[in-house]
Amino acid sequence: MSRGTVSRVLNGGRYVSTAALAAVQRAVVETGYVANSSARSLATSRSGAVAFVLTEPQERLFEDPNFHVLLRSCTQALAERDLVLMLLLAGSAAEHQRVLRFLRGRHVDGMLLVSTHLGDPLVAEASRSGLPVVAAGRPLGHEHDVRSVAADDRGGARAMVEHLVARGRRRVTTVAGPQDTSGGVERLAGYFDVVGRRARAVDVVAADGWTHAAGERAMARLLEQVPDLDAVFVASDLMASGALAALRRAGREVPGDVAVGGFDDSRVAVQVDPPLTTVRQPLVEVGRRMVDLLLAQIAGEAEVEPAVLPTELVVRAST
Amino acid sequence: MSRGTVSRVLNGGRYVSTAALAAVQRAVVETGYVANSSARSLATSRSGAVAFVLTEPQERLFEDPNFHVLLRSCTQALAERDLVLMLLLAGSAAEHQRVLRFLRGRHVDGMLLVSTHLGDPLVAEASRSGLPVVAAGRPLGHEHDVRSVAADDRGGARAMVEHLVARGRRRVTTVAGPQDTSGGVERLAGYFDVVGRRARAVDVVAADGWTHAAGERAMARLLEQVPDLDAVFVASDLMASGALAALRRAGREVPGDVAVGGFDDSRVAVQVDPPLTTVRQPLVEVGRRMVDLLLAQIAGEAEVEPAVLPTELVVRAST
DNA sequence: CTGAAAGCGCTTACAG
DNA sequence: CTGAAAGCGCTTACAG
Repeated sequence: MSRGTVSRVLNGGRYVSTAALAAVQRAVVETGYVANSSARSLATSRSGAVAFVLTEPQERLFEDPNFHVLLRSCTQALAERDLVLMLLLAGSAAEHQRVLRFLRGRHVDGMLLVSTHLGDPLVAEASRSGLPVVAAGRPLGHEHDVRSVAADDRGGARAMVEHLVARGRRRVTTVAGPQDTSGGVERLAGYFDVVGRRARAVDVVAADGWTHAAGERAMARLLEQVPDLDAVFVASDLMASGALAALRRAGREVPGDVAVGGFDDSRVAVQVDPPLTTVRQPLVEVGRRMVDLLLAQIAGEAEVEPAVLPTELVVRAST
Repeated sequence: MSRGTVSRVLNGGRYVSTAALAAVQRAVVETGYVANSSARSLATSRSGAVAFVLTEPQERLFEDPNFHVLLRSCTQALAERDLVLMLLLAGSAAEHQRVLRFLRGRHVDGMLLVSTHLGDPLVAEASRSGLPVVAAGRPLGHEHDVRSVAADDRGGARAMVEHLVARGRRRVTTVAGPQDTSGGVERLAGYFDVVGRRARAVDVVAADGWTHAAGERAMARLLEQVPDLDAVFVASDLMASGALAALRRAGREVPGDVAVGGFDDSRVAVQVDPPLTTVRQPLVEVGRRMVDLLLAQIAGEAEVEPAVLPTELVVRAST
């Protein structure tokens, strides 16, 4: 039996007689044969791998549970299609170069871009490279070059701020996320959607990172600027856990003195005291959709609209 | 100029004249040439990739910061050697099969095994496969087949329990980790090293997972069994955060009524209230060493002793 | 349906 | 030092 026939069986069994098919399948099971992946890649010019590129300084990967949910969700969605995920870190300039060389070496069939920042050169280069790319969250400045999947950040933020107002809070402030990310920008826009003309500059502090520590710092500053605040919408649960620490240190009761709303519904939301009212972001679904869009693009399907997935308000004890 | 010469330049520049070397290097820069990785892999029978295999049900990857530190550390150490990390999940039986097929397809040059459990069939199969393997933590039941890197769990636990005793605590109990993992077993052994003959069965509760929730449940049980306990060593920071929640619910002050010691010195240790006294585990170093050992094994170096890295007691407000 | 053959893009002894 | 050639292990038109 020829190599060709075996190969045809392994690749779907088209144009193979039932007898040959059965014989090959038996032999495969008996010998435990598995095709060499490099040879297959070379012949098909498909690597069977997808890059998961994290363009973020160290700090955040260590801290933010959101990344891990996304990472797992993408890994799993890819595995279901017999694809594998390669984890690439692109925090520093050197790592950056490595990533680019990697893409040029056709090491992967596509690229999942996570946590892009305004002005991030990797986004432009990825889009220029012609390699299929899908970003998590709209890549600021490249909204039209790069396909993306995101939660409805703005709508979610709006729901949260409306909730705080409905609870009878008078001075609703916000700890915004870094404004060089679409999540940071959109969630702040949602805040303004509700607060509207009443908004005062001092009611808003943008954190200098998505971390617990940055949330704590921003909250401390907000308390200085607006000592009589009675509510704060914090743009992520992790930052909100920092805000809770700052409030506790300032002797403010939550939710008695200050209502605190988060965003993400990540596991930290239920690990802090009191558990956070937050906005659920369907991150597992985001990961799956990213993989769907990427595969469609790899398969040659043209234009795909950016996907925006709905969020949901989750009320707990902090508001 | 022949393909062979170019290839020689790209692979170290041995046996190439200075002129040819310079010419090729210039051309490479100008054209942005990068060797096709599949072709190279096929020729060298090296994939340039290493599998990071997580044999753990979903829950834990989502929760435990330790994994992410290890994941990042390994990714980075590999990248420095121009290797890439493939993330494989092997929680379910189906994923399991996929991983094995993957290894047989020579998709990777080696395997980093994380979070192995007693009786985990993947460990045996990995060891049998002949592929270079390094495990994080001693793989129970395969201590001699599989190379490993671990922190000094037992010594660290001992230091913590000694610390609790030195603080004048009379009834030092422990929430142990699951006893099908080496970390769980070793840390409990360290507890017994100190408590020795005074140990009572009711003073020990093994959690049914390394999670916040499992820690909370175990602590609640411990409080029922030993209402007058005044100290508890919890085998991980994440579980300790759950224990703090249980203690708070039971109206016990920490450290006033009960001293709480954790293990890991992960970021949750400083995010909880009060910040945890804990045992620092050099996880970044563990990741680096795993990669070192794996590369040595890939390079054909024989027997390597299991590495055990020192831990350090970190005293904070919880004891 | 099946086999022989070309080709995927590299690396690496082998002569020279 | 350098080029020609074989070979890595697959897939896939192409005849038959």
